[in-house]
Amino acid sequence: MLRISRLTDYATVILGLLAAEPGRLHTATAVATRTRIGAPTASKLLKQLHRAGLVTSSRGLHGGYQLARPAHEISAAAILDALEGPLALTDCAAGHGHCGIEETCRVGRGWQRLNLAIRRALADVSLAQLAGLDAASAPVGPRELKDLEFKRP
Amino acid sequence: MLRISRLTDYATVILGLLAAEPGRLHTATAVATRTRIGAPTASKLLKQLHRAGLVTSSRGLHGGYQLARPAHEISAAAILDALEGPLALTDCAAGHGHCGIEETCRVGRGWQRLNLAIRRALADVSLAQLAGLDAASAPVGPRELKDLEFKRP
DNA sequence: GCAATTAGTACTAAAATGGTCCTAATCTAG
DNA sequence: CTAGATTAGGACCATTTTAGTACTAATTGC
Repeated sequence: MLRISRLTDYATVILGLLAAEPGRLHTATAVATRTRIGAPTASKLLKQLHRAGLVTSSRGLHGGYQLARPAHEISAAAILDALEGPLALTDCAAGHGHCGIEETCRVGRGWQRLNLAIRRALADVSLAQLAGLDAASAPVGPRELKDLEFKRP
Repeated sequence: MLRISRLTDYATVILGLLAAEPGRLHTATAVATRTRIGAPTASKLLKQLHRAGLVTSSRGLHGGYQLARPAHEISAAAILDALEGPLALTDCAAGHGHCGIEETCRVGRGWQRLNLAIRRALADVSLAQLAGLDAASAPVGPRELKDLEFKRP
């Protein structure tokens, strides 16, 4: 149910690495080897993150990438937006509006509320929390963990 | 960002229709014409919903489909699970466990927390609310609506 | 028995995804 | 000022996923 793309996942891994060692420049190849992501792919992702303003870059010899802001000022929503664009849960919510019948749109309204709830959840989590760097992110307790066990059909 | 599949969307439309007229049998073709979904597709979706236990069916002449439970006892999470399976936000969360490096898994933990938050949101919304049939579902206010306007890049 | 209806499965076309490669631009060190 | 390292951008291809269709079997009521 409801997956993010693998590239987005990779991107958070990369950002997590940058967040763990802030203030330093990391070359694309260094990031690739340390994360075990393919070099061209890592490079492509870093470019995308740069275009989205989440990392800054320096070209030339001894160049590299770096977080543009502190890790606790980057939200999961910002990462998702950077990689996958501001797409909505449903086609309908993206604003075309030629659904079939009234029922469709009733449901559409409902999806939009859910969409909003999910957006809030994503906006409330920072990269620092995602990467486990923030002291304020309490470790996940057993109560929560039990819900996380998904069994494949 | 973060889309559900179109078929899942269709399925909610279909369920919304069934929820609007409970206690009656609806044939697959009737559902298809009223929702303007292709007949084979609607039929396929109804079969899936039946297999998942969300609707009951009667075969033969004058047969059809019907909600298995009242609309307020069917959660959005149940619908998602029925159509897309209990897949997680990330591959990593599905339990294979051979991610690249430690950072990966740190991030993985973070995604799982988000996953849980999203699951809660989905479990808290019923089909009745999705379809706008429940009196308890307050209309979406202007404050919330403004966040819903996504512009395409 | 016949007609309407669901059940199951297999197949095909189209689209998104993930990944690679190539070329240009830019910077630093010597 | 030149050479090497490095990012920037875009084109391209292979694979997988998604969506839709078609066909056949099973079931029920009249």
